[in-house]
Amino acid sequence: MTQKTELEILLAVVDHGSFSAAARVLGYTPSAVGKRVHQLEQRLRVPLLVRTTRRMTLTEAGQRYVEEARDLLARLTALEEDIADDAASLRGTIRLTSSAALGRLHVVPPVIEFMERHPVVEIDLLLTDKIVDLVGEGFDLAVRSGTLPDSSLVSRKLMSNRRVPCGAPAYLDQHGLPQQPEELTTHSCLHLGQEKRLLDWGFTRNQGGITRLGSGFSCNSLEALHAACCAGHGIAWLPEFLIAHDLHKGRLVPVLIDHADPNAGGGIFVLRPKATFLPRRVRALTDFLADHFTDIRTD
Amino acid sequence: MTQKTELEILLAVVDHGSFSAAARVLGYTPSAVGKRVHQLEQRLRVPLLVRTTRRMTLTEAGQRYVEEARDLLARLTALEEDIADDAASLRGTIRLTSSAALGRLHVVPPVIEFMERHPVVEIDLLLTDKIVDLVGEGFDLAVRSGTLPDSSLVSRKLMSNRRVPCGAPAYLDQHGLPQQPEELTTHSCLHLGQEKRLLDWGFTRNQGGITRLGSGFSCNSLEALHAACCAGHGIAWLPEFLIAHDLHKGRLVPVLIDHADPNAGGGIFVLRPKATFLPRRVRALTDFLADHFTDIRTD
DNA sequence: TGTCATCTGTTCCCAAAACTATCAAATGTT
DNA sequence: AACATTTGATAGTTTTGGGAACAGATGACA
Repeated sequence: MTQKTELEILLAVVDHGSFSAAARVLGYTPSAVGKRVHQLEQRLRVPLLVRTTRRMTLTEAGQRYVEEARDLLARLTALEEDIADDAASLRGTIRLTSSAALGRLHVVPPVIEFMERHPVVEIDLLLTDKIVDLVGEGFDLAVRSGTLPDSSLVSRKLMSNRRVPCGAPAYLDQHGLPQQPEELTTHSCLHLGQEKRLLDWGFTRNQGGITRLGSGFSCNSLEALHAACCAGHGIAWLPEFLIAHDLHKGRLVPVLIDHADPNAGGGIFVLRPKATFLPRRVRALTDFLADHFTDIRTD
Repeated sequence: MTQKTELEILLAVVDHGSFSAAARVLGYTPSAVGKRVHQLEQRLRVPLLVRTTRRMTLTEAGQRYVEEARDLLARLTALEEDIADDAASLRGTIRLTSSAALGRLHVVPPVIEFMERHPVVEIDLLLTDKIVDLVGEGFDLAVRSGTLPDSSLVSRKLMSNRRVPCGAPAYLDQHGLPQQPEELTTHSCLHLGQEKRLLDWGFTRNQGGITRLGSGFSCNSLEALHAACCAGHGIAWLPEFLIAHDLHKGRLVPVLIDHADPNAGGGIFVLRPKATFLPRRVRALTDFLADHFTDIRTD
C-alpha cells in the first residue's frame, strides 16, 4: 500500500506532535502531510487541529475523532492481517486420493466447492480403485468406502456405506424376483473382485454361509458393475452412493432387502497418515468434507 | 482514503451481486470497480471473490472480511457523520459581554481556549463596565460579578466573588494598619462608584452601619482603583479575582479580614436571556466556562 | 440437444486526476 | 533576532478511471 490513509497520517501527526515529525516518520514531506490533513478536514468540514508553527492542539472534534477512529482503524488492520495470515497458513497443495466412482460422484463436487472457497489451496486428486500407500506416495488424504482400514491411518467416518442388492426391472421381469438369498445361486450375479459367496454380500439370514453366488460378470470396477446391472445383465450388490438416483428413478430395483444387513458395506471414511503433522489446509478440507457429505441419500 | 474506499466498493459488489451492478450504483465503470477489488485482493494477498462472468462467490476469507469489516466501516462513517453534524450544529457566532477587568483576566483566556477547541464557532466579545441589555442588544451571554442580577436572565454561578479590603505595604506602613472598620473613616479610601459607606464594603461587625468611608479616590473602573491601590494611594475593597496575584506576591496586603464578610461580593455569574432558544454552541461555552473558572485563587 | 444472442468480467492503452516534492514565504517561539 | 515549523504555489510523477476489444457463461429458442 503505497498510499497511506488520511486517518493513518492524522494519527501519526497527533502521536508525534507535529507535521514535520510525522512526515519524517512516514517518509513524506511536511507539506504532503499538511495537505492530507487538510483534505480530511475539508471532507469532514471540521477543523481537527489548531496549528501554530510551534504548537499543535486537537480540537474537540479532532480529539473525539482520533480517539474513536484510532480504535476502529486498529481493528480493521488487525482484521486484514489476520485474514492475510489465515490465507497464508492455508496456502499449499493437498494431495488427495479416492476410489473412482465414489470420487467422481461425491468427492469431486465438494472439493470443487472447497476450492472456490479457498482459492489459495491447490488440490491434487487421484481417482483410482487401487489402494494407494498414503505415506509412501505422499498423500495427505484419502476418501474410501468399505470396512475400516489399517490402523496406521487416522480415520474419520463421513457416513455409513449402505449397499443394496439390486437389479434392473427388465432383468427381474425376465428371471423373477428372488425371495431367499439362496436363490441367488441360480441367478446371474455381478460381483466385485473376490466377493463370490452369499456371505460376502452381507446377508443376515443365509444358513449355509458359504453358498456361492450365481455365476455372472465379475469385475474390479464398481462402475462397470453398475453399468452392467443397469443394462439388465444381472443382480449386483451396489453401494447406495452409486445408485441412489437409479433407485429413485426406478432404473434399478432393490432385492432381498429384508435379508440384507444394511451395515455390511462398512462406511465411507476420510483417512490420513497417523504420524505426519496435520497442516491447516488439510484439516480444513477434512472438516469441509465431513460437513458436505451428508446428503447422498436425498439426491 | 484508500482503505475505506476499497472496502466500500467491495461491499457494494457483494451487496449488488456483480461488478457491473455495483459500478452502476456507485457511479463508476465496471473496470474501475474490478480494479479496486483486485487491488484490495493484492494488498491482502488473498482472493476474496471467485468470479465467473455470471456468478460471483465469496471466498471463505472474503466472507469473513466482509462480515467483520462492514461493521467497522459503518461505525467509522457514522463517527465521521456524527462529528461533522456536531460541528455543523455548533457553527455560528456567540455574542458575549463581560466587565472589563473580569473579562480581560478570566474570560478571555478560557474563551480563547474554547475557540481553539471549537474553531467553527466565532466569538464576539464586548468588554465594558456598563451594564448592557442582553436581549435588546442581541447578546447570548454575559459574565458578571456582583450580587444576583435581575430575573429576566438565567444565571449560573461560576464561583463566589470574594472581595477583600487591602492596601499597598508602602501606604500601610505610612498610615498604619486599621484594626476596626471605623478607623477607615480616617483613611484614604478608594471606592467604586456609590460605595461610600462602611456597610457597602460588607463589614460584619461595624456598629453604626452608615459610617462614611474616608475620603479618597472614587472611580467607576475597578482597574483604575486597583492601580491606585497598588501605587499606595489608599485602601480599596477589591475582588479577589483581580488581586490574587498581588496578594501572593505581597504587593497588596489584606486589611480587617476578621471584620469582612467573605460573601459580601456576591458571585461571578454567566447570564443569558431567559426566553430565547439556547443554541448548542452557547450551552457548550457556558459549560466550558463553568469547568475552567475554578482556579482563580490558585494562580 | 445444440446453437446463438446477450450479458458480464477482464485486459489493455490512454487521458485525466491526484499526489508528492521542491522551494519560497510567512509566522510563531525561544 | 534566530530557528523551526507551517503554508502556499508550481512542477513532475504516480496513480486512477474510462473506453474498447476480448473471453466466458448463461439462457432462450429451435
